[in-house]
Amino acid sequence: MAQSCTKHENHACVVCHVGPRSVWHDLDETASALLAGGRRRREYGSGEVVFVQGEQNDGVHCVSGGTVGIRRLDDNGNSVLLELAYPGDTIGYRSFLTGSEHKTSAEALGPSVVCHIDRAAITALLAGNPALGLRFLKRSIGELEHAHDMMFRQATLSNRHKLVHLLLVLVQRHGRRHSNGSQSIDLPVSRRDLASMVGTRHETISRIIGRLETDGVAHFSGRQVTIPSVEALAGEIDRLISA
Amino acid sequence: MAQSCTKHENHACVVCHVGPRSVWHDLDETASALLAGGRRRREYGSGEVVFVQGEQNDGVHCVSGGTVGIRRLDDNGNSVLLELAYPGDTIGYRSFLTGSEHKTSAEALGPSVVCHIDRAAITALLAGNPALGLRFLKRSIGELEHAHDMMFRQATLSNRHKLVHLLLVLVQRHGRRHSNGSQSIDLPVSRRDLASMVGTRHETISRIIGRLETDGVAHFSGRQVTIPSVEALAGEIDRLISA
DNA sequence: CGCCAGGTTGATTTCGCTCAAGCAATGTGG
DNA sequence: CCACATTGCTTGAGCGAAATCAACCTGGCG
Repeated sequence: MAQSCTKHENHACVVCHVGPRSVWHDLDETASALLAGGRRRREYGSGEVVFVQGEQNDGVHCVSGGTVGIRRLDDNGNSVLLELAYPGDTIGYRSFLTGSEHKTSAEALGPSVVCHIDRAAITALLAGNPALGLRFLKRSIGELEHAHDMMFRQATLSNRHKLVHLLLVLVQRHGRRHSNGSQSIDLPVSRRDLASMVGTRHETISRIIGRLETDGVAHFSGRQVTIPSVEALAGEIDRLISA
Repeated sequence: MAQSCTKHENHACVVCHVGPRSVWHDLDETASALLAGGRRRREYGSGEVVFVQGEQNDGVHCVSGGTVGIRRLDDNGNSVLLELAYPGDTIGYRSFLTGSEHKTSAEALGPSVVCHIDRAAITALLAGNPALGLRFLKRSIGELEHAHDMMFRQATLSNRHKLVHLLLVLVQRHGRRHSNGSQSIDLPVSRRDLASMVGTRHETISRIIGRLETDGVAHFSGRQVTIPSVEALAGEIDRLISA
């Protein structure tokens, strides 16, 4: 579990520097100084927007606490939550590196802390640290693998299986283990967003949730989900793979 | 349109060096020599595999002629065609850079020419040319944007609209303009693969094709597609966006 | 208190999946 | 050259799933 830095408000954000997920860890002194100078920390309330699709890029952001949703919109009001970013993740780096406007929006899905690193600082950092570019490359490749997995699932799994898979992913990051072996999640997203992630309508998500309830594999109450046996839930998908 | 290098069989592959799509263009002399030494050209017949999912990576490949399909498989025999690679595209670089086994398979979708660049050569090239890493980064980012677009469409468009969109993409690269304004495509893929790209079953693709025929917006005959008016076809999707 | 956003539920229709049959093109071995 | 299998595609019937449209509920919140 990555550490939030809400306890270090007065200090430099540790997560962005040393978090193993972060591209910024393990920089030399001059680079660290450069980073410290160009970074500005800010707290976001639930629903607050970090950057907006279409807006011109003005540097990158690094999540240091909370959860940030990356969303794509179209002119018809359709909204798809493409991915979730957690402490240590750098976001908005794609439009920075390609010098284009933001292709997605980012918003805090709960109280969050996000640092902004300005254009000049990163440009200087990249010029002085070739390794930094490679780390961005690895991160980008990781996201690409993730997207390919997603595309594959979208094409092969049923809606129910896709929702189950999503729950299994969320439980890893947001799950609280209970004494009796069950786990609970505080969903960071609305039903509509769940629906967009599964690729269906929110009414359908409601109904699938109903079926999961009657099957006893998950219990939903608002954004609270309790899963009696994560193994049983995972079995729904593994069965497909091993069958 | 990118040039195939089938006419330069005895020479070094030009596309890989100077193609604007290629990450290898515009290298200095020593780098070019390094590249020339580590590269081996090979022709592939239709259906021949370039590399196989699960196999250990042994360098990268650069498409220099034809079309190569990037495919993901699972244990149940499900197959999804994730993307198409064209002359100038470098493939298999992700597993190379992350030092892992191939996460996808690549196969020639028609007579193709693909160069292989061995491990040692790229490692040396990357070490000596920081710019090369950045080019891989940009390419990776481009693929990621593409994957996000795909995810968005999968979640918002109907199967018919997804197929129409796919046809519009294919016509750009494979289309032959006819004198009366219509365009023809030689589809590089089977109906099953079309289905996997749209995220549905091949029977459904057959039926959608039937409807496109009766609506007169496209005519299918085997892998030959004729589109009387690409604009009319594009209108099916634009209507959604502007509506 | 009324309003509103988010969520659930219901009724209806459309759509897509499954299973199954049929068909054309291709290849193969006798 | 033919019988035969194979592969890729199409078509049909039946059924289950999901989209749509609509009503309604619930918990904030001005």
